[in-house]
Amino acid sequence: MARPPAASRVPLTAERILQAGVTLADAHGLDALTMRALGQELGVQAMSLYNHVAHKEALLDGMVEVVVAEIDVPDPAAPWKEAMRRRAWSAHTVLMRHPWAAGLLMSRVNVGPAMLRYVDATLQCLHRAGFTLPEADRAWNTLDSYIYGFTLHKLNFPFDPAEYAAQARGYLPFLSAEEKPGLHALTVLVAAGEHNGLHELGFGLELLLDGLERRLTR
Amino acid sequence: MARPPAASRVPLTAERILQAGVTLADAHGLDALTMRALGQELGVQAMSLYNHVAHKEALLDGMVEVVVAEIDVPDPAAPWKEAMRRRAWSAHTVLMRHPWAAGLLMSRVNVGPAMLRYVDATLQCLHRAGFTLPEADRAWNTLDSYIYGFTLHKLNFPFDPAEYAAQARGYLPFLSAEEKPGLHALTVLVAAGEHNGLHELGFGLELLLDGLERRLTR
DNA sequence: CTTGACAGACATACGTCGTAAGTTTAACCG
DNA sequence: CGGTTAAACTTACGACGTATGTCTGTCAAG
Repeated sequence: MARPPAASRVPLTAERILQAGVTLADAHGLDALTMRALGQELGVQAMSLYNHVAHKEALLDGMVEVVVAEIDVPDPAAPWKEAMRRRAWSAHTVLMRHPWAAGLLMSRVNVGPAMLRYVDATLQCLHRAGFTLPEADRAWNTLDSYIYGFTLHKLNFPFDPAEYAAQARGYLPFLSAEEKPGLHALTVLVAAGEHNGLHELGFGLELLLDGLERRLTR
Repeated sequence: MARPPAASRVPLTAERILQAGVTLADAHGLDALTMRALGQELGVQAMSLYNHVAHKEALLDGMVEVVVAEIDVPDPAAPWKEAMRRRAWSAHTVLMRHPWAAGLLMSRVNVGPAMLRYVDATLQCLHRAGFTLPEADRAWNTLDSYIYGFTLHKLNFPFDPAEYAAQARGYLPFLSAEEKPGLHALTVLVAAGEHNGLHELGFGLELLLDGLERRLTR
C-alpha cells in the first residue's frame, strides 16, 4: 500500500501525544478525546499510541500534569499572602484555558513531578511565613478546595451577562414569586440587568486569605 | 419461553429507576452504572428503561436531583450564620454518602425542583439577614464553591490516618530533603504520626462565615 | 555493503457501551 | 370477548478501549 516517504517519519513520543491530547481536548472537549481521534490527529493508528502510553487513564494523568506545569509556582521567599493570591489566580486562569482539566484534576490523585513541585513550593512559602507545617497543609488545602470549586462552578456556568439576562427572562414566567420568593427576586434583578450574576474568584479568596492572616498573627 | 407469573409484574417507574441508579452507583461506582446493569438490577432489559428515561444523561440528572433532595434545606427564618453552617455540613455529609454525586453535581447545570428549592431557601435566609440579593448570591456561590471543592478533594483522598502514614513512609525514600524541603518535612511528620493529614470542612467554612459576617456588619 | 535485531507502527478482532428500530405481550375497557 | 395501547422485549449498529500478532524502517556489527 502507499506509504508516506520515509523522510516524513517523525517518531511519536509521549510528550507529543500528551500535547496533542491537550490541544484536542481544549478544542473539542474531553468526549472527543478518543484514542482513534487522537491517533488521527497525529497521523497514526490508535494502537500506536500504546507504545508510549500505558492506557487511557495514564494519558489523562499525563495531560493533567501538562496543565499543572502551566501554573505559576509560588516563590517560597515571597510574602505569603501575595504569593498565595498570585498562585490562586494563576491556577484559575490556567484551568479556564483548559476547561476539561479542572474536573480531572479534582477527581484523581496526581503525584507527577509538576504537581509535587507545585505543592512543595506552596508549603515552603507558607512555612517560612510562620505557619507550622500542619497549618500550611491545612491552608493550601483550604485555598485549593475553594479555587478548584470556584473554577468548576464557573466553567459550568458559561454565560456572559447578556446571555444570562436573556435566560433569566426566559425562566421568569415559570418562577412563582410566592413559592420561590428569593429566586424570583434575584431573577428579576438579573433579567433587568441590575445584577450580572458573574462571580469573582477574588471575593472568597480574600475572605480566606484575611482569615488565614488573622490565624497567623494571633 | 418461560416468563414470571403475571402476579409478579410491578411496573417500572422513573422513581424506581432513579433510586436503583443511586443504589447501584453508591455500591459499585459510576462506572458500574450501565444501562444493562441497571436493567438487570430491576429485573428488566436495558431498553425498557428508555420508556421512563430519555437517555443516560437524563438518568444522571435525575440521580443528582435525588441526592440534592437529601440535603437539609435551610430555614429562611433561622439566624443566617448557623443556618449556613448546617447547610454546609448537611451538603457535605450527603455528598460523602454518595461519592459519585459530587463530580456530577459540579459538572452540569441542574435546575430540578429540589435544586431550585434549595437555592431559593438559601437566598431567602441570607437576604432576610441583611445581605442584598446580589450579595446573597455571591455568598452562597462562594460557600458552595468551597463546600463542593472540599468534598471532592476529600473524596479523592480516601485514606484513614493509618493508611496515610503508611503511604507516607513508602514515599519518603523518593523525596529528597534538598529538592523538596517542604514536602519532605511534611511527609516526615505524617510518617511519624504527628500530623494525620485529614482536613476538616469546618476550617475553611468558619473563615468564610466570619468574613461574610464582617462584610455584613460593616 | 550486507544482514539481522529491534523499536515502533499497523491491522485485525473482541467485548462492552449507549441507543435506534421494530416486535411482542399483557392489562384494561367497551 | 375483541381491540387498543402502554410497556417490555429482541435485534442490531456504530463507537469505544485495548489484547494480540504482524510488518517495516533504521542502524550497528561483520
